[in-house]
Amino acid sequence: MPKLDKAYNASLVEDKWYEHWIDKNYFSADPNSKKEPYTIVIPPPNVTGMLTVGHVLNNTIQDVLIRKARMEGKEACWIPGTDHASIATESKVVSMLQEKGINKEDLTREDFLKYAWEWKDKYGGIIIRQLKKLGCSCDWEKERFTMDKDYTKAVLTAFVELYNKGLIYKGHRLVNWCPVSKSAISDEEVIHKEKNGFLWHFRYSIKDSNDFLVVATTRPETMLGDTAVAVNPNDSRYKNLVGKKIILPITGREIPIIYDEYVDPDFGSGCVKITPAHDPNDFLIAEKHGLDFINIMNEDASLNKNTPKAYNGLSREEGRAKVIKDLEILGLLEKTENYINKVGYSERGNVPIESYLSEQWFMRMTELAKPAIDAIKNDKIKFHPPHWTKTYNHWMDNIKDWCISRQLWWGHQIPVWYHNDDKTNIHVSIDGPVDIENWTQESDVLDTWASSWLWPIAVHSWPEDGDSLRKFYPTNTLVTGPDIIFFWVARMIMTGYEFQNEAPFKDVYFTSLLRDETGKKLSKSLGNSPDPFDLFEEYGTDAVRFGVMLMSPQGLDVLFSSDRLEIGRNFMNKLWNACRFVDMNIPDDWESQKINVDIKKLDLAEQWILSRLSKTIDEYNFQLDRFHFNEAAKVLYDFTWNDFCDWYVEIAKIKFYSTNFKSAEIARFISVKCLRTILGLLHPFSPFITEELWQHFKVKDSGDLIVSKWPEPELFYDEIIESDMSNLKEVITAVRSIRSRMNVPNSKSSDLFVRCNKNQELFLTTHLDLIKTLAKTDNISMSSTLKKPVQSATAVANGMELYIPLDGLVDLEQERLRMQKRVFEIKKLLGAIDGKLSNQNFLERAPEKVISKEKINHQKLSDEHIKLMANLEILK
RNA sequence: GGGCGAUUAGCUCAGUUGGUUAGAGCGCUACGUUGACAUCGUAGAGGUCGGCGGUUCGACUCCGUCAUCGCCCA
Repeated sequence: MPKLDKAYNASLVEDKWYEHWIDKNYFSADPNSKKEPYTIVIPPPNVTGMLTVGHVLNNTIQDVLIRKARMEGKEACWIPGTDHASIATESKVVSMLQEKGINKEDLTREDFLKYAWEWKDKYGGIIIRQLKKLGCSCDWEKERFTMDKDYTKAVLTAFVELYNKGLIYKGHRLVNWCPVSKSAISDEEVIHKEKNGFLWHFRYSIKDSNDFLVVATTRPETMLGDTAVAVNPNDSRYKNLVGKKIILPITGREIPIIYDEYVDPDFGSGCVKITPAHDPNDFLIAEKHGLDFINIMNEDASLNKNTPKAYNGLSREEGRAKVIKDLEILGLLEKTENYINKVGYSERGNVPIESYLSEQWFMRMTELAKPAIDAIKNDKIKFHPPHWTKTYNHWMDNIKDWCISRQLWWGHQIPVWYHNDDKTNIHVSIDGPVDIENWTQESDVLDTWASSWLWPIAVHSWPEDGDSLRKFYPTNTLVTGPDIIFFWVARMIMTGYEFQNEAPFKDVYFTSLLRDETGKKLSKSLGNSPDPFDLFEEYGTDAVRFGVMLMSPQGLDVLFSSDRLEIGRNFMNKLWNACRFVDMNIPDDWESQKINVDIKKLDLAEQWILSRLSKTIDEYNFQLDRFHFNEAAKVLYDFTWNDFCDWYVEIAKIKFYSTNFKSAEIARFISVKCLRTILGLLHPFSPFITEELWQHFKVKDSGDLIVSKWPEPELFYDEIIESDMSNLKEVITAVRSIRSRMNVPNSKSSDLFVRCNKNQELFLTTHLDLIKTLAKTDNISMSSTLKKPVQSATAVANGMELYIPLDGLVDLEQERLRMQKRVFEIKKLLGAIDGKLSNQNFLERAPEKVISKEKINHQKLSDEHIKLMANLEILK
């Protein structure tokens, strides 16, 4: 094996390994395997989607879980796929056609779908290729699309079953209407935005009277569809209007004045215009009072024939302007106020929605929601972080019927047929009636979420009861954004129980929302999302994966900045070089199995690094098990950099360069052992670089890292070892600190005098070579009666007084100030401990462990205090 | 209007069930290219953990309240 290059070149190795993994079939999951399954279904991105930094986060997390499970010996199954995303895709295809000068209205359904499929074939799957670039170890043979033949069958089966159970019905209702897509949309697809607008006050004349009422509205154009004016029955101003009528201006229609508690007397004038066909609240009032419903709009929200002729065909904006102008001319515009109102926007059309009366298909949700509510209550499904259960419960407890029909073409056409002779005669089935020529199929398609809500079961060709479904359902973990908790997560739980009688997953991990440095959500439309490919190019894919994971805490938003990816890049560089260094010090034919190592006989540094290694594995697993990926990354980063590189590798150098062959062999053995573990643990986060490095360190003729065994802790903690090592480090750091303070150049060594007891002397003597090398000292003298050399700098470390003679270099005044500062600190700390130890309540109630810890600490600090005072005395 | 979350070093953030001399990265200061790494090393400065009150022997951590910011739902 050739030695490692000086710097890691990500672009050279990434594709190589991905192809290798695919060739070896490592990603494919076998439904007939005896291994315990571990399954994830990908949140299927829009078929025409592009990879965003959000996807990088989301899919890296899934890959981490899957790769870890695979290494743990489970049958790891990650099912990928894409979503047809009905309305989102259709609106893209429509604008694409518009650019070509083609109007959707001029096309037949078949022609339009041909364009849509062409478009899907052309742009679809971009994101799939991008996910491969990211390194995702999905089972690509199981890739699904929500409009695949099998998948469609599942969607239609669900519809038919629910219809037959009476859970789906057709109704003439007020729905959220998107005038751009000319389709109904669900409540969840309406985005409420605050807008600066106006509140117009109009005068409505009372019939047979010279009086008028003043109504206030933010939507003047809807007055053309008013069918009443309402006041609060308790409003004394309007007590005498019972039975009176209003002459509605412009239209001249007569409409009643009605009384209803709903009206807020403090809003505006206390009179409210009622437009039942265009406002959900007014709709309810109208039903209650038996008012007329006048629809004044066409499907594109222009004004229709139910408005006066002069208004026909005007857009709602033009209509509004004309109403205001006409009323002003009539002298009926009382005043105009500035007003901030909340306007519902269509998520996809990005224009204000209309409340619009139409015939739609609805799903009754209350029954479906019940088992899904229980699943969360009984911890059958756990949310991470758990606080999302509150949001979930709130929505579920107030769940409303779901409008599932869309007046679109791209999607699953609703499997309902109307008899040509009698429209009320309907047929509901997957394949349609036998005499299909006498029937016409419902033209609406289903809401896209009414297909993706079946994802965990439909990817296995449900309703077929195959091996795949049995082995890989339910899944283990769902990783998704909290923004689709209602759209998708809740509804998948419902279908899981409805069709499989089982929760679709055990854990749901909600990812962080990524924002830019100013706090805006990263999105393509805002143009503030960097292209992940540029990032891969600049930092390396592994570095991006690691960096993004490190900066994303569980349950909080992330202020993303590509600068922060440098941490990842630097870490990869550090790892690479640590490996390179160890590699350089390993002979070509060296094999770790040939070294006999008795762990009990290792020296302090070696036992220490193994102890730290074991602890790291434990802590790392702990953090991953609780889905704290950022902390897991941190644990590994800290061990690798601070323990292994900064200390162990520096110590190993001493051994590599010594003439003691045996000790060099052990150092090689320990270094390789650490590196193998680090590479294994890091592999799920950064698969490419670790696989590349693994080839240099793996046991000869053993397999690839991706399928190697997950590192296990060896229960090798040793408190005494850890504390001894920390004492040794403290001495070394104290000497370094003195040297740095006194500006001793690194190339120059110093002498060291230590006043210490016999045990400490023995301890230091054992580790003399370490201290000499790591602290740059030559002659070390130790004794309990040692006198401080004149012109020397002082430090107290672990009860030992360290002196470094520095002729003419020591600024006595500065040294004194430094020591006094420390004395002051110690006094403060001792004061706090004295306070506790003299508190009877503390002594009685605090656990013994805490008390003894305080006492030991007190002892240590007092000792340091005494020594500092003595040394200060000498300086005087 | 209802709900959820956040507030810790100049910046961006960690901080398991209440007990640490409160941590990291970046930035900053000083020194340093000794053959893994300047995408680096060594040493250092920097915080009364948003305010007030409470529970407790003990609060960054638990409770209440207020303030500011963000999100969701009506």
